[in-house]
Amino acid sequence: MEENRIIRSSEALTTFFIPNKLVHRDGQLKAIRDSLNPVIKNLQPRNAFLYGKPGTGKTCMARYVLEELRENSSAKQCYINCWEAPGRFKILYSILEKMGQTFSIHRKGMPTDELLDLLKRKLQDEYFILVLDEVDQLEDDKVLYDILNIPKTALILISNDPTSLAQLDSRIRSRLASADSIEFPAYKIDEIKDILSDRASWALVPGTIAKTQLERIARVSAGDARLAIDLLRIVSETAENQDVEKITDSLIQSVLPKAVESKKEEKTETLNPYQKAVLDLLKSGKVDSGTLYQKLSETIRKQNLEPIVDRTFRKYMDRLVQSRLVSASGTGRWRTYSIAE
DNA sequence: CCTCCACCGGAACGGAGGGGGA
DNA sequence: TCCCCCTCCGTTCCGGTGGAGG
Repeated sequence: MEENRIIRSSEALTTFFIPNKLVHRDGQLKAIRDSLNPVIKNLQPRNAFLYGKPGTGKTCMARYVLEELRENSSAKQCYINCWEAPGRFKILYSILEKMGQTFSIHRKGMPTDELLDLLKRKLQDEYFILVLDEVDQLEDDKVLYDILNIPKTALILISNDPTSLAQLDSRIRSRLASADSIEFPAYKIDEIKDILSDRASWALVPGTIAKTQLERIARVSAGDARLAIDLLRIVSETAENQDVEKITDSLIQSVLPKAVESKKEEKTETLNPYQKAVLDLLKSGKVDSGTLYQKLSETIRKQNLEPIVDRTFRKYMDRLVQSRLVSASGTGRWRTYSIAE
């Protein structure tokens, strides 16, 4: 078994890695601590809403504070990603599962309300911090109401969309009106560079990557720290596989554009042919819904695809917007679509 | 003010596919 | 293995909406 020459610890190049210090997020860190730290003194913690573009440290920061709290208080805590568990049943089920509840859910189909009772009983009278990540992907917001009604509980809601709270049911919105809103602006290139150099110091053998090379990666990441770290991972792994002693400029030169491209493709490869055709059609600029459907029908004929009805087209568009590949402007019938960003 | 038109989106349905239990 | 149930998906149906044009 040969020793790695570039990568010392690959774990530090993943999104699961929680660094033991967070770079350029002091304000946000203090704000989240202020919301939650009352539990240390056995006081009610406040709800918080973290919003900002992808890769701005929302998730990382929430997990960091949870970790910190685990050491300083006995409060129970749980992290759920709503994209993985979008419904009421699934969320409650995941919470129980992550808190160590073992039960056979399939037996006679357990009603959702029973899950809620189970959770209340499990929490007893203890404080509970629940992080709901990607809360804009939530399908049924009633579950928020359920959880807000559990005493001694605080929610940390995370979203890319600053208006997520405003879209909730009015009863839930009023309960969350007092939540602390914490904005996560995109990182500047220098800040990304600092984050990368911190990660590199954990993950890479010292001296294998130069400051100017980190800066180069930072520049193409457009303020998205997750993308930047991912690019650093791809570059490092390539260097490792090529069995070189250090990362060279020419390696970066050849790998970086391909890596950025493959990251973009990753997002679109789960799409069906119709949605890919829609993305293609939107490349020439924004189009209103009606003409887009007509153009798509034409493409379908040319490519000998099975025709789809207009309702199906609208469902496909919903999903494209939901996954943020396409942005929609205008409401109802006067909506136009364009490529996101 | 009324009707038409084009599009919106919820509800329900049926077929396909997956997973667990007998 | 078969069977049942659940979930997912595209489709059908249809009431709603608001500008255009009489």
